[in-house]
Amino acid sequence: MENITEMLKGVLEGCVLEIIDRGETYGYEITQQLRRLGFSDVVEGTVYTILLRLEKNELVDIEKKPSELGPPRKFYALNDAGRKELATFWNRWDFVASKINELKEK
Amino acid sequence: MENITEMLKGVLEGCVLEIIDRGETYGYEITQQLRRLGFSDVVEGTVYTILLRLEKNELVDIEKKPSELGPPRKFYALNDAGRKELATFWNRWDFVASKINELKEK
DNA sequence: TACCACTACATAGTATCGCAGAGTAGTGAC
DNA sequence: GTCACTACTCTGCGATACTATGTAGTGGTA
Repeated sequence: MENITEMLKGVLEGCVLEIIDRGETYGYEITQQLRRLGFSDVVEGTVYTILLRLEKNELVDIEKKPSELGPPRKFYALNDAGRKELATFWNRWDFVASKINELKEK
Repeated sequence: MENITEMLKGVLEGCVLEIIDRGETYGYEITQQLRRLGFSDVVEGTVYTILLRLEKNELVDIEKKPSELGPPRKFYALNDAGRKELATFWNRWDFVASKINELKEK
C-alpha cells in the first residue's frame, strides 16, 4: 500500500506501544513486526525516533542486554504511564475510526 | 474527544472529499458537518487550508455564488481527479484501519 | 584477508498536515 | 450602532513520519 504516511501519523506510536505491551522487546524487532503486520515501508529510523520519544516522555522502562547476533539490544517495557497512554490511544482510535466509518457508510 | 489532532492527519482531507462528493457545498457548511459528525474541535481555518490544497491540486471545480445570509460562497464539486483521489483515500483507510484493528484484536 | 550480509542503534534534516490566531466582509436583529 | 452569525483568507507553528547517512557487532565466504 502506497502513501499511507500521513494516515500513520498519530497511530504508529500507538502501534509501538501496543507491541511493547505484548512483551518486552527492542527496536529492530518492533520494526520487523510492523512490517510483517503490513506496514512494509516502515523503516528503522522511524521506529527509533518513536522509541526515543517514548523514553523522553517517560512511558517506558529500558534495559540494555547483549545479543548473540550483533550489537547489544535496548529492551523496552511499558510502565504505568505507558499503559495509561496506550489505553488513551485505543480510546482515541475507536472514536476516530467509528466516526470515519460512520461517514463512509451513510 | 481530546487530542485527536495527529490521528486526523491524512484523514480529514479524505472526509472533506467525501462530504463534497455527497453534493456541491462550501467551506463554512463543510466545517459544520464535520463538527456535527463528532469532530467538534475542527475550526474553519483547518477546513479552508484543506480546500485551498484541493484547489491547488486540481481535485475540485469551483463556483462562486451569492448568499442571502452573508458574503458570497465558494461552492466545491469533485472533478474526475477528485473522485479518483477519494477512492484512493478509502482504499488507504480500509487498509490502515484493518491492520490497526488486526493488531488490536489479537 | 577482504568483503558482504544481517543485526542493531542513532540522528540531522525535510515535508506534510492540522491548528491557532488574526483579519476582512456581508446580512439582519435588537 | 453594536452585536451575532455567516463566510472566506492568510501567516506561522508544532507534531509526526520519512530520508539519508553513519556507526558498530557478528558470521559466512571466497
